[in-house]
Amino acid sequence: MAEIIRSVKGTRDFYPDEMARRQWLLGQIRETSELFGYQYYDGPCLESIELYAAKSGEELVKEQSFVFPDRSGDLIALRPELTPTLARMVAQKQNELFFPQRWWSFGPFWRYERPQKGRTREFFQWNIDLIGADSLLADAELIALAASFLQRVGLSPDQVSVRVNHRAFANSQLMKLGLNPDQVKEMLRLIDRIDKLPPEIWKEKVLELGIDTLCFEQIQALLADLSLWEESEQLCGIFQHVQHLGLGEYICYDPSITRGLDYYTGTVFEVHDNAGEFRAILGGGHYGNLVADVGGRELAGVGFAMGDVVIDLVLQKFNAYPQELLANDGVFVTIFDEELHAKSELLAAKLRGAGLKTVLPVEIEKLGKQLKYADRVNMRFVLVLGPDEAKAGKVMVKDLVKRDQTLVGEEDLISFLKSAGLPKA
RNA sequence: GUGCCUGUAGCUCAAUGGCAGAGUGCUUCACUGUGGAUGAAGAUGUUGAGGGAUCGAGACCCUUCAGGCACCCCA
Repeated sequence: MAEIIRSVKGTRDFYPDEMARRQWLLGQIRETSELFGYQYYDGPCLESIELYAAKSGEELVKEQSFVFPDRSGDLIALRPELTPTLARMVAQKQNELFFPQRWWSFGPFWRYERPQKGRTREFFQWNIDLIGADSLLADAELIALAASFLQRVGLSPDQVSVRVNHRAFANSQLMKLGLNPDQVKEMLRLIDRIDKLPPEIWKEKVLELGIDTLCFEQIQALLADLSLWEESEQLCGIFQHVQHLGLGEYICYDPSITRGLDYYTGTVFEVHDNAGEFRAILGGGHYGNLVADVGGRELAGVGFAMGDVVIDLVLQKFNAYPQELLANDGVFVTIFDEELHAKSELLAAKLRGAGLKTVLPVEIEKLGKQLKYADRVNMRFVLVLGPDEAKAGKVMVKDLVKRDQTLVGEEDLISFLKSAGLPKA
């Protein structure tokens, strides 16, 4: 046998089981987004490299994007993120759009990275943005929306939380300690990495910025002070609004959240599992100027992105996927023999006509085998139409879940099946 | 891109440098009008791939591919 050609590194195959989970997740995302009045949109998967050169510029495009020349030689990138596309789409229609706009999207993205747990080269991402709003209420809405999603999929505040910080607030705290703007910027990046580096190494890197020991200790004190947020008018406001929206249990202040992306200027937040087992589930924040880099006028907004990979791991870990994903909701019409074959086909057609999920064998096998197959493909009912039933004008309806069977008259069959809850919504 | 760990049946894993195995799953039968259970029988491998040292390699060495973990970066 020839060797099976391997799939591309970092990509995933979605067999029916995985596809069912993906579809369920998309459903939760759609329902959450629409519940808050957000509209579905999408951009192209292919973008000119210049779109990213303007903004993301850094490592994301240079090192981590799939880039290739098209037949005319132009450099094309498989989109590594959606924000630049969003910025372009908004800038193109800036004069005709009214604000704020509430938009959400779900689609594939590609990053040329080393695959590991929670990270693949091809992944799906939920993007959601409130564009053209520059208020605490906007920030609070997105945080509440994230929390609402967590609640909807059945993740509790004990398991996951939205960790919130504020860039400008963190900046001002560091400025107060006498750091210059360059040091502040570098310091925020280091704070972001504090959990990943051993304490000695981390201290070493801080001191390399030209920060003295006294100042280092003051920074440590800031990071240890979990009620520091009370000094921030913005954070106080956001926490209060999210509280009013009924989702306060999910949020907390976390001074180590700073976000790597430069365009965040205000509130920043990430969702993590509380045990710290997985990487960030979702991340986002407030940006002061979305569209300037692609040629538009200044426009603020707030948004976040969630990849499908980590949330899938978390949902599996906490058994949050519903059992009904593998629900038994179909009808299997057995074929007794050649003679009764046509009768079974007529019955199947009738059931399909009534909107019931109906499977008919494509080979006539022993009844035991047909039953076993019906069981394995998660059918709910098996219909047996043998000589006895045919003579009596009835059908034997076998319930694979309840493990019993009932003789039902042909004319009552559809109402019988529907009263048992078929078809599923 | 950097460092470390791991690749044996579809899956989970055994096997002092000396005949490649178990569990599970799969197929068939016991069961010629009834699924999961039980019992019996059966099939399945270039030990990820390529090279090397050795009388002899699944094991040791080199290369490569894939996966995992940490860094980098980020969803």
